[in-house]
Amino acid sequence: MVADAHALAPFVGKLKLTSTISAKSETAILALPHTRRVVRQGNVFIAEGRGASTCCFIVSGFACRQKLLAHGSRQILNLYFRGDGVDLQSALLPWADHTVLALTDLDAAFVPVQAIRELIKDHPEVGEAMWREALLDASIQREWTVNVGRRDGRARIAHFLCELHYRQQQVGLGDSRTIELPISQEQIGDCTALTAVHVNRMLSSLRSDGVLQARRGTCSITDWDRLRMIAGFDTAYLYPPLAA
Amino acid sequence: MVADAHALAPFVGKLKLTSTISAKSETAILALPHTRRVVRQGNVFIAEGRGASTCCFIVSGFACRQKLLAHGSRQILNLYFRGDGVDLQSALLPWADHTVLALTDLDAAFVPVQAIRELIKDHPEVGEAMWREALLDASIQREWTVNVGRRDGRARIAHFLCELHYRQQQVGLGDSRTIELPISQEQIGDCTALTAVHVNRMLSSLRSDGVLQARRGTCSITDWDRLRMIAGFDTAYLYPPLAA
DNA sequence: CGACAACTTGACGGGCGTCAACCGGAGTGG
DNA sequence: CCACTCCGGTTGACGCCCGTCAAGTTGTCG
Repeated sequence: MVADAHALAPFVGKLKLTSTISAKSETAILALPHTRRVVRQGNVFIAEGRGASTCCFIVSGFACRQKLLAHGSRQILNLYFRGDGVDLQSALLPWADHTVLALTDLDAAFVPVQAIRELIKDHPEVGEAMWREALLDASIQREWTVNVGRRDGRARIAHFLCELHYRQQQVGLGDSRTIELPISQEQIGDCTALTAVHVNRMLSSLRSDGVLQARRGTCSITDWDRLRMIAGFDTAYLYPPLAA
Repeated sequence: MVADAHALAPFVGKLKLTSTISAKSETAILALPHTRRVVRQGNVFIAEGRGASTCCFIVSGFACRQKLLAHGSRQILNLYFRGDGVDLQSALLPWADHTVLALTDLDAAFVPVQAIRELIKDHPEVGEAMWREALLDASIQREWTVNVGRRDGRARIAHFLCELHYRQQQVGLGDSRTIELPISQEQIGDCTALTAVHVNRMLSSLRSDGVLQARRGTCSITDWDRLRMIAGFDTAYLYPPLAA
């Protein structure tokens, strides 16, 4: 993994995908006070029901939002990686409705909420970009609702992989036919509301159809058109930059 | 239905539930240029893939966001009613990732996107309140993902009803034991990712357990504690006002 | 009173969950 | 270098929740 010169640079890069960021705004973001540290795999760094005094910006590694139910089952709500600002919402809401935890070791920058609020106040352009980012996050959440609600197991996993590939391409992870997937089949199941066993069956099915190959930590797509068709994948909800 | 003196008053009321709105800001919101009109049941007023030049604020009636899949099935993503500002996101995103349609006849105010953008610019406090509103919407979306992903049919419908009741209470719809539910069982199914037949069975089950009664257009809850327990309902994700 | 939509109920089947056994690679300790 | 352990992946058997199909009932509106 490349050691980034600046821990907030990937985040700025992400914002620029959907918003215009002036040089002045960029400087202001990079000037945010922050501490950069490693979060160990399995660590919860935002806990459901509690407020947060810092926001987190991921440089490398994987994190997820999740909710646990009384019965013991869990639903993963989204995955986050390089460039993602996790829980900017902490700046505006009094507590978190969900948990955020590290799925792998994480290299991340933590910024005090107060500094974010001041940044937004002094640079409305940045506030708008962050707001837009939150709307994109919500759009992804809607698609996940559709995914678990209305697609069968096979299509569900295919769609999950398509989205992941697209989002990783945007921030320079994986390559044109590879997805970084450093999570277990059980965790894929918690993303797609399936059991680990059924995830395994569906992955086998996709594999034997020659659509993909899965190794530890990565997934190679061998037939993109097929996968997209199985998934019914359309990038519109990810708001691809018009000037691409 | 009460004829509101001002079409945007319910929206201001909704904002005040989670944000502090100064008298000056309130005046500015109410001064927004708008046209008030009735949208007929079944009308699509925001179409997937297209941009919108106006935002919609509901005074009375029910609307929903939805997505259609290639196979023909649909997922309803959220319901909207009195006080809800539908698709403020149109002000920040170039197109809609979903469709919004009227489930009943709607009394609503339409405000030009441009006017919203100017309002936000001149009154950052309002921008923040709207941003917070968007975050709350996203929180609800997460819970819907959990609902269709991890609860069985009975709990799913129970949770759907609990949320609806809570949100309606907040804006003065229904009463302490009544939910306004002017939608068909098929539409409830599209909200909960079930078929109309199964919705019917689960409602029957809840009815025969003495938890609720359902009539055309309304639903009476006869045993709230029971329903909440079946649903595993916790209001935290709806961010109840602290000063209640 | 006829038409139509929505609700209701029953029979049947399939997708996915559950349980359980086995395999395979990575790390650990002797 | 080889046992041992452990976690995750793999595969099969079986069962249930919910989808599907179909028929019948109710309610509303003309």
